[in-house]
Amino acid sequence: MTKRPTQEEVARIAGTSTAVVSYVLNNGPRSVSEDARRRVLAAIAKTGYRPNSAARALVSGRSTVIGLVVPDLANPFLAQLTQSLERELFGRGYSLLIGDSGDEPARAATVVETLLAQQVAGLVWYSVDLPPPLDVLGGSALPVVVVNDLAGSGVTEAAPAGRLISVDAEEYRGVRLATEHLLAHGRTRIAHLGGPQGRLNSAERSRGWADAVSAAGLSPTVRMNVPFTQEAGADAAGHLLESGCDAVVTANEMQATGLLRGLHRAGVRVPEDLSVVAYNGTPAAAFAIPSLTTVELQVSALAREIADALEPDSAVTGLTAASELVRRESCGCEVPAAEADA
Amino acid sequence: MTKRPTQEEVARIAGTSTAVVSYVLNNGPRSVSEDARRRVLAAIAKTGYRPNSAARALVSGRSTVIGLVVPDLANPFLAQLTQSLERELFGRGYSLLIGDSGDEPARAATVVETLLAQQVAGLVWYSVDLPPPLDVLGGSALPVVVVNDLAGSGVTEAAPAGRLISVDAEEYRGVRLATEHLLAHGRTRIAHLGGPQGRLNSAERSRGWADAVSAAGLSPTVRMNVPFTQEAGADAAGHLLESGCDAVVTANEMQATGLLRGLHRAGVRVPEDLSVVAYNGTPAAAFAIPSLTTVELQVSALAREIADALEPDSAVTGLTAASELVRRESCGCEVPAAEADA
DNA sequence: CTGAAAGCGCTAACAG
DNA sequence: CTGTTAGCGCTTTCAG
Repeated sequence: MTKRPTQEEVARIAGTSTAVVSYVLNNGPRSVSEDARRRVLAAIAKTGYRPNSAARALVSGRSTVIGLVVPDLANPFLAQLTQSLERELFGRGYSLLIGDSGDEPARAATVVETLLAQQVAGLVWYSVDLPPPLDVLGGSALPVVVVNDLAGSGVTEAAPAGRLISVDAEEYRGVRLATEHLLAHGRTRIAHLGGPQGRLNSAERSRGWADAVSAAGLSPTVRMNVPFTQEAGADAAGHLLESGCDAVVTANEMQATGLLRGLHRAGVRVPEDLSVVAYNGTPAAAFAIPSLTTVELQVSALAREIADALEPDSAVTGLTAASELVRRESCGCEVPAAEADA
Repeated sequence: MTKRPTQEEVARIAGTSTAVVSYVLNNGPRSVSEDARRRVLAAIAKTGYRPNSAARALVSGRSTVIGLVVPDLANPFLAQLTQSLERELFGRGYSLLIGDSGDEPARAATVVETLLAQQVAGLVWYSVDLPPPLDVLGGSALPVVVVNDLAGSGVTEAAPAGRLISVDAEEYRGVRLATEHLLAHGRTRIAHLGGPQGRLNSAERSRGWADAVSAAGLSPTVRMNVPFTQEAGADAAGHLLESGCDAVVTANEMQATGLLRGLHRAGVRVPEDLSVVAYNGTPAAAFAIPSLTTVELQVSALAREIADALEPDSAVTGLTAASELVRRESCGCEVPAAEADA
């Protein structure tokens, strides 16, 4: 039941004042003699002292905690993003507080409020439809990263108190890329399994599909709007097949793996009878049956850039997240056996 | 750039003292007249006041943040657990700080230290091999939930300063259950795809398999120890097939879906030629091809119990997490088409 | 280069 | 029932 050592104890042992301990700890704002620094460090080691971040946050008004709000932590893509961010942030001395908005505006607002009450030093908001509740952010001048900032969301124009970093995930481009790949495979009746109706998120992705199809001189085939779940993907198989399409671009990986399952049950061969490409793939796509061709976001790189942008001295206001097409079996690409599971 | 309102402002507007505001906020420890309470509440609403949790944590020595340490956030099972815990905790006014130990002791220690520095009110530790670094916990008298406490880990006996809540996930029983189900299907050469060698985690699961096989009067077939990844599962297919087994019990779902992929490539039919059951399944198992029979932990219930146990006034010291066998296609159970994707 | 001291916003005695 | 007040541990002026 020993109390944790405080700065004062460290100072006493080091034969100095708490101010000096603080200077050593933070490398400033004043400089410290080599001798004093050594004594302080020794005292810290001896006592096992660790700064109390609550006290630090209170006095400085800034914590070392970053808040992350995602719509669904169980979604592998978002779990991966969360993991990458956690890794990156921990390496820089920050911790990650997570909030699952459940894709509901009301809950999202509560979550943001809760995170703000924790004095987070920054916020990462994965946007599905709504911009982050900037009103809740009030005057807090903290950096907010809006991943997947949506055209027309008006976020960028909102001119909030804090620094706003907009991450363009190029969803339009990503889905378009996927669609064009199917076109390159000679598919002409490309359907689209899109996300929930009315979501800017979904709309953006769907637009990529529609434009690619039009640009190829084809007329859009069927388009469905369903939740971002495996179940919805599986259920969509029937309708998609009736439409007579020869390929499907899905708005996320969960829909695609669900669809693969639905097609399998219907006895449809992929990619022979129908080819499939998913947007926002994860490494798990390599293990789908057949392995799933996806457009994959470069998550680690993005996490690093986000962490950079969150640093207090950063002046970054915008980022573009790179995606790339990962060719596997479901689109019809021949995949050498050796690379199939890579 | 407006500063956030403080308790003092609220008190001023309500025409009372900060103490009364505090009493209203915390429902105690003193009672407040109905009239004063109303005025305080009005002032809070008017100013949009939110308590500063850093200050609260500092003075009370207790925050409303719970720390969670898992070995791999990208693992769907753990992502699901994280999500459930987040949901449960948020509903009670707590936030969740996550730490990904990457299954490395060194990193785990750092993560725990970081979380403790944040003055977490409790810790949830998902144990793979090592017990949580109790030494790091020092004298902090905070509740620590060890999910999947491992027999012989010595955690329970460590008598730490805080309250220790041991969650028995019954891994032995779960894997045994899975194995017995395969036995019930008439399989006699049941192999085991286990987790990394030397992990208590893996050992416990493997023991369940070995005992079930022995109890049936059969001699254990092959057993492999590989990482908890899809890739490892896929790579194991060849060796498993050579062993001539007619069924496989895997130690987690990722290994199983990887294995399914490997078997598919090898042209092996599941469950006809080989049946498969996985431990620690998630809802995603329903969408594997074939759908995967698993032993599934009742995550939501567990999350609720963990949250209960974490409450400061709880006296719980142990929990048992219930698992159940979820029959799907991969084991050989006939699954009515209508329920196949349920 | 260093020490003393003033708070950060809040809780919880302690007096009324 | 309510106001006053003493810190919680730390950062950072402001004097030395």
